[in-house]
Amino acid sequence: MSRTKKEVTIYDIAAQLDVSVATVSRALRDDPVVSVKTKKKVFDLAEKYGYQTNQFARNLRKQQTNTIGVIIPRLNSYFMAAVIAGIEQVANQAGYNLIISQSSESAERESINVRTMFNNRVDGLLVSLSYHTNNLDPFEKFAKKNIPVIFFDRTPESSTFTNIRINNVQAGYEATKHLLSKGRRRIVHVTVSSTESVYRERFRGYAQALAEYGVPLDMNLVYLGDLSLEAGADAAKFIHSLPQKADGVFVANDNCAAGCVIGLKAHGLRVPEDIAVVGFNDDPVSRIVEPNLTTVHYPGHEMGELAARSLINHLNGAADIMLTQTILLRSDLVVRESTG
Amino acid sequence: MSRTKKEVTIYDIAAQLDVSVATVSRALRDDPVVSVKTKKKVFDLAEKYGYQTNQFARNLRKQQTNTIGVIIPRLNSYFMAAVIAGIEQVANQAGYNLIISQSSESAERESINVRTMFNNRVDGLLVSLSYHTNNLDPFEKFAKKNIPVIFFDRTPESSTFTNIRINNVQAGYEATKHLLSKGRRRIVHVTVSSTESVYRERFRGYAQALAEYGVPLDMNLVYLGDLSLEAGADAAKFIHSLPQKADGVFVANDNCAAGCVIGLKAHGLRVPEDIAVVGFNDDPVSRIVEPNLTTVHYPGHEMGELAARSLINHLNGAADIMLTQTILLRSDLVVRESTG
DNA sequence: TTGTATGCGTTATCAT
DNA sequence: ATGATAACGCATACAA
Repeated sequence: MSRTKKEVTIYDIAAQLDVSVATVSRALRDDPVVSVKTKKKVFDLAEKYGYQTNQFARNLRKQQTNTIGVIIPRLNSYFMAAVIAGIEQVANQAGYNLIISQSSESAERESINVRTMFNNRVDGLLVSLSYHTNNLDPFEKFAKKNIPVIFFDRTPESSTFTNIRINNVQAGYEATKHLLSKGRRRIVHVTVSSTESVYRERFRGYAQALAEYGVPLDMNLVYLGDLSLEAGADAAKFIHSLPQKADGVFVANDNCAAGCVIGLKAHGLRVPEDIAVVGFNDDPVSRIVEPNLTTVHYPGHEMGELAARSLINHLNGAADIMLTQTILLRSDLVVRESTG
Repeated sequence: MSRTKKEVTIYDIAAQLDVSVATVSRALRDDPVVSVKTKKKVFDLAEKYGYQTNQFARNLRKQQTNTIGVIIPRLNSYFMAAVIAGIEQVANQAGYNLIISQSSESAERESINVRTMFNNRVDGLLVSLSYHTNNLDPFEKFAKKNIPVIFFDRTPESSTFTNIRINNVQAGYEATKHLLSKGRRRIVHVTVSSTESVYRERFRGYAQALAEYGVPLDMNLVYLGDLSLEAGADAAKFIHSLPQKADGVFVANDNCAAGCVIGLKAHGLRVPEDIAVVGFNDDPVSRIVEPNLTTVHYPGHEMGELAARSLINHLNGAADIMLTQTILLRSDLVVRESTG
């Protein structure tokens, strides 16, 4: 339990070398003001002693924590895991630590998490919003103290914070247009009732594509759930019960789309012959469900890397992220069997 | 970029209340030695000022970091995400931070990660080993300094560290026995060539069950891959090419099992009529692939909670985890359509 | 180029 | 029950 063994400090090195701790401190950080000779001596001895800088002393002194806070809705999708992996990679490499917490899609828990992060004095925050976040007040404390906040993927509709995301309107538009191009005209949209912009934008894209093809938007064809596997099954039931048969579905995520495909088949509908299905995310399940899902692919790992890199560059003063309003990543429609 | 606004410290409170910082410090930590009256005054003012203890000063002083290191092979399975979520929940609640890093199934990267954790002076380590870890030397530094290390799920074959896992021999035994009880006799086992014990134990269980039914172990029926979706497809090809038809498969994880089922079907084999399949993990894909997979369920979230809780209790001195060699969690066979 | 001295915010020891 | 003060290890303003 005890952490007794004494650590070696710059004092030890200074004493051994008969120089001041200031010199050692400077040498260790490669301060150009220190002579090459002294630096070498210091480095060598530090190496020999296995010296490690004490981050806490340094943080205390510098008034910053070298820690990045990450708040996500849930760590339960392949996509989110990929994003986190990307963040982790960049942060680790840059010597930053990560505090990760989950809002579980609750605006309230999100708000608590934000406060915790604040109290932990994170240097910056990376956030993907919950379904139900309807105001950004909790983040204002960060803004007031000039602590950078970057939203990724699930970004707010409008704010002064930096966003990293894809063009969800366009992605939704392309997904729907693909169905239309296959001759489908009664297209159901399965999504979530969310205050958060991502799903609203996908819906907008859906509506735009319909409009372009002269298909009137019918809100009776929009099914709201929580986008879970089970919600997909419910959506299938809904579709099956429709008085006028639908011939296409655009589901706002793959998990739910997979549940929907399975449900549709259970109801005796053939995919894609009777009804074509498009998902979103290019989750591995899209290649397991039969038929494989046509879906929108976008780069989770890269998004994570980019978010972390942007934040860290900003913290290092290498770039001012606050000047950047939005970074858009590209997304692609991947066509598979579920749309024939 | 600047973090200018001055934080309120115990000095501010002390000055305002005309008591010493020592008293404030004690009061804030609810030290029984401080009078109730003083305590109340301190609490109230701290509340009013929005005082937050500076963790770095505290860490510096107490020589501990309040940080737990987590090393996992990959954040790419539902199971692992669940474990992490469990760890995060407990750690966050106990005021511990998490540093998470991934070994990507490489013993070398794992070793580097261990060193990084050590240099970051984590208070304790939670580890799930890579496929290829064949010695525990990197962890010896921790042992030497009495920094607790707990292995979970992918635990070492034998060591003095604490392990949290399921009985993989038994789980493998039950999975295989289930196939045998369905009358299957030529049972393929798909697993990974790993130095790490989990998969070897599952194999042992497989062998045990066969022995119990008087079925000779045939190493030609053991297929080695990396347990990915693609490896599942390869395994299916292997099974299809078998001179003597197999009638059962036990795959060491669900992802791979799903790939295998799809591959088998592509080769014209009916599941479960021609060949029954059992997976492992109860991953969501097990309920998406058709037919749904019979699989071994075990509690990832609980495992994460338990690992974190054990570590933190140990750190708090509430329990000495080092006395505990192994904690076994229960696992259950979930029977679904893939075994008829 | 190097050294001196001080502060960062807590906790712990020793007095009172 | 409370106070004074010395660490904890590092970074920096200022001096030399």
